[in-house]
Amino acid sequence: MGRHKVLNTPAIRRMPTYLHKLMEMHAAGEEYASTSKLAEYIRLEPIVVRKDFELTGIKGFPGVGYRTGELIDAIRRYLGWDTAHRACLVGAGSLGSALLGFQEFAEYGMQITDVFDADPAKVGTFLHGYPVCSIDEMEKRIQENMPELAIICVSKDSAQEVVDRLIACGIQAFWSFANVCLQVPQNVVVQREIIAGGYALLSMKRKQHLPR
Amino acid sequence: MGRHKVLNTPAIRRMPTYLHKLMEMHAAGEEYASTSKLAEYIRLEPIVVRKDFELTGIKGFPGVGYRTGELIDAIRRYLGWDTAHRACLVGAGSLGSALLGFQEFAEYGMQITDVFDADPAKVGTFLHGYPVCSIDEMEKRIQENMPELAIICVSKDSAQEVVDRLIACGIQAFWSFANVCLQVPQNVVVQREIIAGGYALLSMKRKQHLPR
DNA sequence: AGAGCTTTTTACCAACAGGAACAATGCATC
DNA sequence: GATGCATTGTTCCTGTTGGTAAAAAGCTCT
Repeated sequence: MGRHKVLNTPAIRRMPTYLHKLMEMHAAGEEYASTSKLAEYIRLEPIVVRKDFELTGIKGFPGVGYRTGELIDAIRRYLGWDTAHRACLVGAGSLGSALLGFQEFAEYGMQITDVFDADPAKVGTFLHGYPVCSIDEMEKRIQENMPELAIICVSKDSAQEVVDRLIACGIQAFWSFANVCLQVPQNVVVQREIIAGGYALLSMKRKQHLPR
Repeated sequence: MGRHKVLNTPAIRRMPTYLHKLMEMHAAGEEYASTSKLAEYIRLEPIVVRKDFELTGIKGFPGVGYRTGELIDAIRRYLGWDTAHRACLVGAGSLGSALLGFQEFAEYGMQITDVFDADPAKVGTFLHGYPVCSIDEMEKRIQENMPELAIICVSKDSAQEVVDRLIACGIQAFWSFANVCLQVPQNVVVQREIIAGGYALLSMKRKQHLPR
């Protein structure tokens, strides 16, 4: 894998799903959650869910399940989502707009400090309540607000340049939706989302399971 | 895993990345591609890339690499992207708009037949050239155009209902961006995208690699 | 109180993905 | 033509992940 290998990657990817469902259950007043029920909902083996929960260090109650509230806290702590993280978003296109519209991010402890775009027509407008700033002010505003990470929603052609500028500002973590592999120094962490990857999987699922 | 287990999942997820880069190289006139160069760009081990390519059944040339054109065809064939696939998209919000804007999908053999939305204000407008239809016409238009799959970009609250209706129309494959686990019968394939999963991974990468 | 059911816990196992080592191949250069 | 370099192909190994089985724990209902 890349330079930043992470253990239990599949489990970590599943965590937000657990978290979301658990928060729904918690809000509905359900005090306990069992891995069997959760597994049935998410459609995987109960043991997998149990092992995932074990990673967070929480203990369950045999015959009953896990305390919903405690479990939520444990997952959040495990992911580091129990403290707020400041992020800026670059590229106020439809994808950027979609991300800003996710209410879940607030639940996950993410706090948007700035939204930047290069298009003068967009600068000054608001997106889901966030003011869009010119990318020319990027360096200045980042020094003021000091976000810990940047969400990259610009086109693949400008992504590398934008990232270089952000690295120069001291940003060391990137969540990129651009269709390029960003070249960054050792100390910088990148998570690249490959939208088409999911479609590739769907195509293969269809190929393997429909014609039987 | 779910009911539709697929072998070589990680490799399949990487395929679109190879494909995209290779098409760039091909367009630039590069006739051969070596796994070492590709691996360096994508930042993984060359052997992984070679093994991935092996899955597609292609043969390379020692000392030179793989023929770019052949490799592109092989990957496309492997994913089933060498033939066109019709898809409809439900939910013309910012996320739906972002997806419709991906030119890559055309490259990947996806062809959008219809775009549906429940909001009367959106019906009749155009999104990246696609006319937005009322969700009331969904059943009728799907019977006419017979898409093979549906892309779900509606809110998590209406996703299940929309999917139920689509299944009744005969759709057997879903690519869902809604934050719920869809409950579907055995013969229906679902690929669920979990946006927050990537952020969870980024959080853990930061946790593990920054404070060393 | 006791039987039965559900669930966690623990230990163990199987399968897969990632990676190392080495042989084989073919181009380029001298 | 021979040597060196870059790359693929092959074999084997290791660590991770997913999954099984059995034991322990606790609730519920009779």
